[in-house]
Amino acid sequence: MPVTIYDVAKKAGVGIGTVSRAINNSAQINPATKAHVLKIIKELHYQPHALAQSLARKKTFTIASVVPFFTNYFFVELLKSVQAALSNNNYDLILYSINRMDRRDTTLDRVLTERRADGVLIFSLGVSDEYAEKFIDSQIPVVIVDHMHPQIDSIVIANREGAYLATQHLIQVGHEQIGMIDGHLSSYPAILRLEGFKQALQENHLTFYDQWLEICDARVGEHGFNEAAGYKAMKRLLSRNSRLPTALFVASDVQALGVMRAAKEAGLRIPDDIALVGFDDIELAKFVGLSTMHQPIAQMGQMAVDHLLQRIQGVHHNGFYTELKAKLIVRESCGAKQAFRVQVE
Amino acid sequence: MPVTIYDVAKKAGVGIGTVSRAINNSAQINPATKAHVLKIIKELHYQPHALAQSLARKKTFTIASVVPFFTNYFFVELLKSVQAALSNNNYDLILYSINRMDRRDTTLDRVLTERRADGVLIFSLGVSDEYAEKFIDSQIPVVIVDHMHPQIDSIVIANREGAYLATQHLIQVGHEQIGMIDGHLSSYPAILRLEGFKQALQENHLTFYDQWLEICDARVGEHGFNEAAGYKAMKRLLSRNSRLPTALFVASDVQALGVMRAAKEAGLRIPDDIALVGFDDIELAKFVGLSTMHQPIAQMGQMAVDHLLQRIQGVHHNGFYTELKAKLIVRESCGAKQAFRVQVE
DNA sequence: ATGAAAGCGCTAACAG
DNA sequence: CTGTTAGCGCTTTCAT
Repeated sequence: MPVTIYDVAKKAGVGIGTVSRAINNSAQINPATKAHVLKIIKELHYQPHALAQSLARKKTFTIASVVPFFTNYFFVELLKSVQAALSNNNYDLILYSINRMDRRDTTLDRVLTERRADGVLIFSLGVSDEYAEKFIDSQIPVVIVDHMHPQIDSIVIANREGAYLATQHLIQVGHEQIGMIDGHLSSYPAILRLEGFKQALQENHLTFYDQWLEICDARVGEHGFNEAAGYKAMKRLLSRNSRLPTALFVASDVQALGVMRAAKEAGLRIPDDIALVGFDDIELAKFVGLSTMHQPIAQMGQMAVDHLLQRIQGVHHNGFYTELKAKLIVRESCGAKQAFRVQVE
Repeated sequence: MPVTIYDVAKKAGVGIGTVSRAINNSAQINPATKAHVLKIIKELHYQPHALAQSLARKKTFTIASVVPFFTNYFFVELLKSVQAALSNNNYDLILYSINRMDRRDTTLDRVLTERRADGVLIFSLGVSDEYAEKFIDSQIPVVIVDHMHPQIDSIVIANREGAYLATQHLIQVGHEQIGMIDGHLSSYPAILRLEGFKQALQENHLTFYDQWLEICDARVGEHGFNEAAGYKAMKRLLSRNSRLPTALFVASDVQALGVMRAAKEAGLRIPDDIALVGFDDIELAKFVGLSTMHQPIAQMGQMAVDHLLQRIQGVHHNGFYTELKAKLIVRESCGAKQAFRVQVE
């Protein structure tokens, strides 16, 4: 039987209110009695019961996060920064992971309904208008990360711009025949990255060839953002084109890894036969010399938490929507160094 | 103001007890009234308050997990399987991530004390006797994963045996001069893998050369299990040896990636100049053709959850300790195929 | 089968 | 400043 506030009160010879005041360093307590109570607390190894506190305070000091799968580098890094930021503010993190997309609504309902948390972080998940409504009704602060909804505070990477920049770089380096490997278009970033890609081509008066665009198969919940999908997509690209592009913008680094594997198998050299730019800047991008768009993931997590905590404290920016810029990292796979060398000579 | 059980009771014209019985499909309720109450519940969009339920039931349907960092592939995969298993059993997961090792005890105390959870999963963390004691006293079921304590139920990978097998393979393939790159010895698996390595050498009457053992620097909380540490360790190995080993057992795949990068920079070819076997079988091991020890991570997560849930239900195996076997996956980096080819010819 | 009442452990308003 | 009391929202006897 764990020790309760009553045990402490009795042993300290005070009322439970006083004990409560001692714990919550209330100003309304005599320093002497407070010290005494605290001493008894130590002796008894008393620890407040978080759930009881939450119930009485109507405040849980817990944030719920809804994450699809989270096997992926991006989520992990994000979760890590979120966890760090939360823990700095003495908030706990409860994880609702969505393994099957058909359970998404069930999970959202649960989050909405259980009221275990003071706020909700939704990662990379599209929220239907119906659920946006529900969240707004419920009054519980929500921020969506890596996706957006007009009615809900959202933080995203500037995907369109990032893709534009990546493609732009390929063009600057001298490429004119550029293809793209994208994630499945059920993914919001995949859509935007394709848009950015097309925009860059267009602005440079290059034509977009449909047969040079490969969309990865969407395995459950992952939108094709994995190595195997990239590999398969590249295989397809190779088999259905007699004339290949000289460069490829790949929507994510893990996919780019798959693309590299397929290219290698086909005897294609990177960047000589085919140049590559990825997106994400995972740790291994450096390892394989992959040029890519670096995303400020940690900053995104930190910002999401900051903003959510603000909202919980009642600060309400209307229609909060932030885009974080991705930054080009030039390594070997885009052939840039080679190209620059030519310029210099 | 959210709707409570009282609102439902009033509107349904019953007592709150009956409503409660309806929700918890108690047998002690007339099917007709139950149906009626359920209908009202639908109408009112009533949802039970999880915290209040937990407080009254003295049961939270939540598991606390204590994870160091979790940036690493191993944890992510593990957490994923844990999350899946938990969610199948309608348990929630609350995450206590340890970013700074000096906060470890604080975190454990919090877990112990807040009583938010019915059980605790501790990952890859050594538990001091003091805390083992505390956990046992607290009566709260705990299982340690990827580490062990004699007093606490533990599930680990058979690290010593895995390392032994990996080294054994290198030997079978013809290597006699074998070195090792290990994680920092503050890590339990790092210690065991070194032991297994030494044992294999010894049983084959090969000598262990101290200058061919590199221990990675332990950056905070990671025990050197990352790409950069592997890279640096390999650099050191190369710089301080004039005569190199012909093969290396590397304690983890991510480190092996770093080793490969350093080897490549030094103009060493794998496996021709130096053969490699890793440990973990991360997704990228396949990509780079790294031979490695595959760990049944998902199975480990599932088993941890199963066991913890059993304990929560009161089943108590005394001194539960399980080792899951790692399995050798032969790819290119160990030079095995080549060696086999030679044998065949 | 069902309503009333007594907690679960704590906070906060209310008197003093 | 401090003790008492009334909730927080629900489960669970205990009568009926």
